[in-house]
Amino acid sequence: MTAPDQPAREGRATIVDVAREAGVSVATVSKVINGRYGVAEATSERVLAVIDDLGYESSLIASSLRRKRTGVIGVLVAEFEPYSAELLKGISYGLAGTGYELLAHAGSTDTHLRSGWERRSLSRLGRTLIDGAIVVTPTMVINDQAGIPVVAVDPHTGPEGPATVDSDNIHGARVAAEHLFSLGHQRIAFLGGRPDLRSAQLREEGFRAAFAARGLTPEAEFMKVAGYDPELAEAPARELLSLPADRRPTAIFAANDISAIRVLRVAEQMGLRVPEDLSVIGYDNVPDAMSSTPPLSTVAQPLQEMGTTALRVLLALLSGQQEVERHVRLPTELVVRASTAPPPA
Amino acid sequence: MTAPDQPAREGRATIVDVAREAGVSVATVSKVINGRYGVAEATSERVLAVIDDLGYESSLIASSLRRKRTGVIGVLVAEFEPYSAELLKGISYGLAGTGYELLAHAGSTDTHLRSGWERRSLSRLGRTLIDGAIVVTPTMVINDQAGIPVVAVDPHTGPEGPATVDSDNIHGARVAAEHLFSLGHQRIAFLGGRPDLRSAQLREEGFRAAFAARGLTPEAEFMKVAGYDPELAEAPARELLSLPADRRPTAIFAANDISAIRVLRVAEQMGLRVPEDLSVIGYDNVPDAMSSTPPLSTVAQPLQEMGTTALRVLLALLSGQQEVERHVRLPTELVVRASTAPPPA
DNA sequence: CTGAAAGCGCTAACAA
DNA sequence: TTGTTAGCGCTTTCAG
Repeated sequence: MTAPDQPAREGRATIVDVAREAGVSVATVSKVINGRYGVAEATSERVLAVIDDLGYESSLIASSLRRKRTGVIGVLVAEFEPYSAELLKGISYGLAGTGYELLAHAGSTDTHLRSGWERRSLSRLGRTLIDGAIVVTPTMVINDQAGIPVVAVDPHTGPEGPATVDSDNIHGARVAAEHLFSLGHQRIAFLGGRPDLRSAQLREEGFRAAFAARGLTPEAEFMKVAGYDPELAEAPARELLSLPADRRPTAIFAANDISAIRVLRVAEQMGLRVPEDLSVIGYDNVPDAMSSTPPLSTVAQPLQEMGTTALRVLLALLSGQQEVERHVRLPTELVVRASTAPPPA
Repeated sequence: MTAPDQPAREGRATIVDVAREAGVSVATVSKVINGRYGVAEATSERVLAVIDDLGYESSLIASSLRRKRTGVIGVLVAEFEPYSAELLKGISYGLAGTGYELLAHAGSTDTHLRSGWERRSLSRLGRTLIDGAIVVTPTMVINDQAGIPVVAVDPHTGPEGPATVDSDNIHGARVAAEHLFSLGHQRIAFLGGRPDLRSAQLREEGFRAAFAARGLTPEAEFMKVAGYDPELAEAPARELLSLPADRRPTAIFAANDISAIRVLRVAEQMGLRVPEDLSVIGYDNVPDAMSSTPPLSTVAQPLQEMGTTALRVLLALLSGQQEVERHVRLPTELVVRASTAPPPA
């Protein structure tokens, strides 16, 4: 009773403060908090009163360390860009009523380039902080790093690895290419994604399939890599558009929207009009695609639904359900806006 | 050396495994990991090799518990909806090169209705897991709960509380109302936000100011509350639009976009055309406002910039900087799209 | 230069 | 019904 009027000495009250104040042991306080049996009504009430008085909340960290189950689901991303943000919304909406909390983690951006961020995040949070994880666009195989259930969205791996949720990349890319063909384009360039990601490989495959179906092969000169990254898209876009007009592509298919939007900007800087001089189509249908100038034609992935689905699969895994659909593939859809049109005459 | 070929026994390796494998004490391993002085080059290398071999990553939880500084910044939200997602993007972009990690936390949605989620999150994560926090739209006063620096975005409090970042709500709302006036509207209804949030109060104030500037007062019957929540917007919207045509509002200003978008839907269900029969304007300019039918006129807050700014302020606080601008207000901007037009003749 | 030991805040046996 | 005692995985004095 040294200072009853100074509840939280430095910052926040701990369970020890509560115990001291209530005149019981910390174990008893813990029992009260966690609703364990074997605490007298009167004691419980007194403890609860002190807790309320002190504004005590148990430290997630400390209890996680000791417990096996934490009631927290982790969402592991490299960065919060439009793609993962949409996913996150979907996950968050699906969370209502489950009793779980959400902890979305983006590792230090300084190191996220050296792939392996997902393994690192998983190791650092797994088992102790989170009960299960949704990993967004992992670069590498996730092999039960942390001993917790994992669902990968847009995974690196095939069917062997963890549970996955993705969309039909081959079909989506093929449809995009066919859209350009049907507009009359002949010289179509491809700005590929990250070669280490399965989705990028599949989109290229779909792109090539559209050519193959017409007995064609894409020109090697038109197959570029942009790593899903606007910064990396800049140079190849500039290169493509610097070609003489009669050899320049009349359409560019970028493997994701944010790269496509950068292409739009490069084209504008180079004095090319979209879609009159150049058609551009993206992939993902992130919200930004709608507000670009001009609005971007793209292939829509049901991003929020993919998030909700990933959560559903994870919860099933978590509840030890037997019949879990471990690989869910959602459909894609062509969205035609103003960035695609017939090629210049 | 019981099982050298079975590094991670159950899930993940701990510092003890590394120590055993390297033939040193855990203290030494800890020193190596954290780059402390006083470890022989050879020892260090051996430990590093084992770490690499075992794929060891220190548990964020365990180290947080012991350390004071964790290198993690927390973003506390009630839910990941479009508003907080935009903020998060801005925060994430600003994080590059700072060396901090991001942990965004959404408390269990089951309890987030009983206000106080921010206090709870702050207590549970503060001091132990995160070095500082950005709290999005706190309902209540944040009074140094966790003893860590806090920046509130769209805060409840006035200048007395924690550092804040917001936008000019009065001005923004006033501009929205004036836009409607200038189109010729007379019967303008207001769908207010959460009465406990300062931003909602200020938007109402701005709305009234526009009337006052014209020597008018809004009709009491047209002043509704929708709590920034689409679900709560439904009933009052329906009520307003059920009035006989000559007493029905010709324009509705909803205090945030997602409520306004719901109004759009209600209007459609009731057979009213927007903007021919009814003009609707929102607030925030979340990405969704662009893709509604019709695209929503709104007042834009620079959401991502607000996120980046909040991070900047927090980092300044964290670095113990003296001259920190504790209250930053960013400008708003009217965005006219297709949901507003002159009233029916 | 290295290790033993204490302890961060909390939970979970096990005793009392 | 309650308290005592071990830890969870890690960092940090402080001896050796």
